[in-house]
Amino acid sequence: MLRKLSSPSKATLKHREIFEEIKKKIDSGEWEENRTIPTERDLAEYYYSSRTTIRKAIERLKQRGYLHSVHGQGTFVLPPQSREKNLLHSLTDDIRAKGGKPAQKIIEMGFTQVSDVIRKNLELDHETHSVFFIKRIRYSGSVPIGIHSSWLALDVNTEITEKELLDTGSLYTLLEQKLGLKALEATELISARLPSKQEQEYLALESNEVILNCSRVTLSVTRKPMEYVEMAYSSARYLYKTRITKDNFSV
Amino acid sequence: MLRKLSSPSKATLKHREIFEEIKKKIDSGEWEENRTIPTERDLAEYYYSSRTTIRKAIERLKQRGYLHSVHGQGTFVLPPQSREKNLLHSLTDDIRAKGGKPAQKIIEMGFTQVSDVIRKNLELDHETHSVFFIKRIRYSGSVPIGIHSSWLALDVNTEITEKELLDTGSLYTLLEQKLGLKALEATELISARLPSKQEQEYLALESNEVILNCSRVTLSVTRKPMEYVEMAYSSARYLYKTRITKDNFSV
DNA sequence: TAGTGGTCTAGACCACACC
DNA sequence: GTGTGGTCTAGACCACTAT
Repeated sequence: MLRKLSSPSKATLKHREIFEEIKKKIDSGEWEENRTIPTERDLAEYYYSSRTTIRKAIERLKQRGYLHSVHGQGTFVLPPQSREKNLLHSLTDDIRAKGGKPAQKIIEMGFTQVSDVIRKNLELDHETHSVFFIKRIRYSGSVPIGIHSSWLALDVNTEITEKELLDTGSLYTLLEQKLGLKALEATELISARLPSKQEQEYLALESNEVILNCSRVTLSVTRKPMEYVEMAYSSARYLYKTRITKDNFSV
Repeated sequence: MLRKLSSPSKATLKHREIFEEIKKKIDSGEWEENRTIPTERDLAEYYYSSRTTIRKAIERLKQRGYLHSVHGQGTFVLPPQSREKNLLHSLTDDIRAKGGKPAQKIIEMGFTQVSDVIRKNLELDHETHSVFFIKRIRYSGSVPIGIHSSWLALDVNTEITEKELLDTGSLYTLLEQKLGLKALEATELISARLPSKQEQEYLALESNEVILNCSRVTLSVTRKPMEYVEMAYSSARYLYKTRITKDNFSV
């Protein structure tokens, strides 16, 4: 089952294709954990490509905790618990991964005045006076997990409707599909604090629960801030998990 | 001022050298922000190297928020606030970066019984009954920031002394210098909770402050868990900051 | 000694941006 | 067009791990 070469157009990148195929073999269990995968030279031959391209695909899988190379020995499949993403967190995906059913209730939605905090975080000029605001409660099934307040640097003509958001489920998916806004990177600040009265109510907090607060500025592929979001989570129902890697260079 | 070639021994990797030199030019301001750096082809010629090697160095600097490339235009220097590390957080460095003087007080230190939580996190076998435990309060100047409780998978013969830790300042530096234990990656779980009586005392917490709790399992370069640490921070004096990037592939 | 991953080269062609 | 970064190749040599 040798790979056929795809046309050299932009649609499919070779290292990306190979990345996906290897990932599939690991996810499916065809390549078992703690065992070596074929050598880089063999893979290059198998996929009609060069070692450089194979190495690029493998490099990605290492970053994601799928593989691990030992000089002189080979490249090993890591156990599933290593496979953490430190990509942009999506609560929708998080809840699904834990077997829950993501749901949400929209509390508020529409254009609103720009405050100083928002202007600073979204790097707005002084001509911009309104941003799109969405406040919603996120649930896993019927259990409230957190409150998300998003401010989006949208043009005043481009409205998002409640129906669209509820149908799509994920705000990022909607922004990408409808407006072509793709997230590139984000900076997150995580802190802890006591809940407000409103938060206690919305999240049905027990008396000993506090708020895990995460505020994020998301940059689009053009490196303009596209979103500022404050996420207030119930400390008992949400954990922030992240995987930190030292890359090959800093060793 | 062309670069002389270093010997092809292991001591200096070419792309690493180039990475450092470019980083230096950006840090020093010689290459100004929002302006382009020389083209990859020019850099390759300048450093007597190939484009591939230059690209590897630039890739690293992009991951760290130093540079940003636009297809067809060039590679730009990003403003300093983009330059966040999502490497292993070192509180010593964090405090220094904010102009504080890192200090610490050791509360407890020595070998201790292995509990179930520790056994699980450090993946210890049933023959291992003791681990090295360090509990210390971390300060910026005289202000307490957090309490660190570390459990280290050390051999019973390899003791760490209080003096060594205080002299070195950073536990990671000490582990690397004394025992050759190098950290490769870590998984962190961040949560929020109310403080215990002891924490209130140690951290001199105000009544409205809570605890930002971070627990981390650190893997060494051999991918064995080398450390489990619980970090309890004053919510008013510590923020957890992280930068999340989508790499080129997932766009 | 044979086989592995790690580094590096010199070149090719493509896609994109600016003139 | 010309010049830029993005992808890919085919090969070389090195360093490490087994046997």
